[in-house]
Amino acid sequence: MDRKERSEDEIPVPPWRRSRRSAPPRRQLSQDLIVETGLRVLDSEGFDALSMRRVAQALDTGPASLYAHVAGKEELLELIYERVLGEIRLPERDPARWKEQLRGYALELHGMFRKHPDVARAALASIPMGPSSLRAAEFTYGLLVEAGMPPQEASLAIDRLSLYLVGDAYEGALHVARMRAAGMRDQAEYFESFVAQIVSYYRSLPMEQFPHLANHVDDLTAADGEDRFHYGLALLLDGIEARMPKS
Amino acid sequence: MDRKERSEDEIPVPPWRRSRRSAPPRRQLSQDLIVETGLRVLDSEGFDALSMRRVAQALDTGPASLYAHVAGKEELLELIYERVLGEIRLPERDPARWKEQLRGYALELHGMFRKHPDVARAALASIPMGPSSLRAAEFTYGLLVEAGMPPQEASLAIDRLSLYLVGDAYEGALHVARMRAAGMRDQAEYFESFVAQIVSYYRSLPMEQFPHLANHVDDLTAADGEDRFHYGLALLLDGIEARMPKS
DNA sequence: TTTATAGACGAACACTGTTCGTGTCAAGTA
DNA sequence: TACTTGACACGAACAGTGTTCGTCTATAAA
Repeated sequence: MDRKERSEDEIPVPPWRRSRRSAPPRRQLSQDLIVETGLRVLDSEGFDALSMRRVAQALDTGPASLYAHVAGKEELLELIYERVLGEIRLPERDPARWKEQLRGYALELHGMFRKHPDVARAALASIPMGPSSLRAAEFTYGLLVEAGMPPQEASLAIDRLSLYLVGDAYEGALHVARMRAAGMRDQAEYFESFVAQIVSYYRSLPMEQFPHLANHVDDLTAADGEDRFHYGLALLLDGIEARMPKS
Repeated sequence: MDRKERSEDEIPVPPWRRSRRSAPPRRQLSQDLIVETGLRVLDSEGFDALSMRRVAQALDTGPASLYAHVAGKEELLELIYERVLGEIRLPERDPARWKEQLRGYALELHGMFRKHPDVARAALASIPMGPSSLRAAEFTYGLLVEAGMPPQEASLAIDRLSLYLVGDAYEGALHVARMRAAGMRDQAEYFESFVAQIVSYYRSLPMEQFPHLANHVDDLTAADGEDRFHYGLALLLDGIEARMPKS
């Protein structure tokens, strides 16, 4: 079951033994291997390219083989999300610095989504409750409760913050997908052409019908995704702070 | 290429002309009809059931026939979103009451998403820029600008609010989809069973590892989707208000 | 050595979005 | 009235999808 892959210092099997005939007698699949492969496909080819067949192909087998280790595509996506969620680092909880730590958590998650953009599409398509999700929930929720926020309100606040983080990442992933579909490789190049497109479109709008949009085209396209993310994050954190008792 | 759509003041064909006899000598497809049918399918059978074939079937034709009026599925989804966005009512702008009016807009959109839950999945899957989207953007953006917010910041605020509204609706739509997949019809019944599932799971968690989650199970599941929506909305609006100059 | 079983896998099913080529009808022109 | 033209409905097909079934085999247990 847990036969190791051939490590480099192992003596290779002589090619004349069991060569030709039954070359790969049995592949050894595992859930971890499948999840890892799925994540690799997701990162390199995007969400739309992630299919059971594609994963199986990368493992040099057929799609049916995966179903012994994974219930289906939905579970695979959840497992991939759990997998990357496990990567994020959480500090020791310090309720006195709840705002700073909550922002730190948000930035950590945001950074993860920048490394694995299409995971956001997997994340929003499911309701994950694996160990990594629980770990994150315990951290964030506990932070607010220990800082003195009423438990019910802390639940609401964390729920909203989580929705924002995933939602923002999802939006980013959509742009990555569009970039990929347009055959571009460089993110900056894509962003530039996208903005240019919007600018020219907004400029062509009838001034009397859309005065504000037409007049402030440059203001509307000034901020990039990162700016937008930080603004929304600050909005939420400040709102939470304003509701924190006896701050 | 730039054939105009039928304007409303055009005289309709009298119903007694070409009546009875050759009832459908030729199916009378049109983009509007396709979009309307797509919306009906979306509402009655859900996002996952919406396929070009399904829409074509509802129109008693084959899938290929749709492509003369619609570029593809993606465009169809955008058109459906635009269609329902056109339904929402916007009041006369009154910058002095910007917060109230912005909340009103949010509630209007929220109500629309409750009527057409799966449209949220179509909305988040695209970057809509049709006339209805522009109308909404002009209203909300103009509201903040006229209320005195710097244009660039108003752009950020509206962008974040929009993301929140669609994101929340998307989450709701996922639950509707799960309900449908479970064969349930009643939303309350589904919500109840879903909460019960979470509660029993959280109760089974190791207390020493997840003390907060395990201890506050009831607090975590107290609020329903509507509560959560309003809390997040208040969070954002308050945050925006705090940034409004000389408020 | 025999048996039992976990799991790899080929083939197939019922779908999907989309394209091509054909056919046919309605309007415009001579 | 006869002819041309062009829009468009549509059958068939292609390449892909997630998933299931049944078989077959290689390893572990007896």
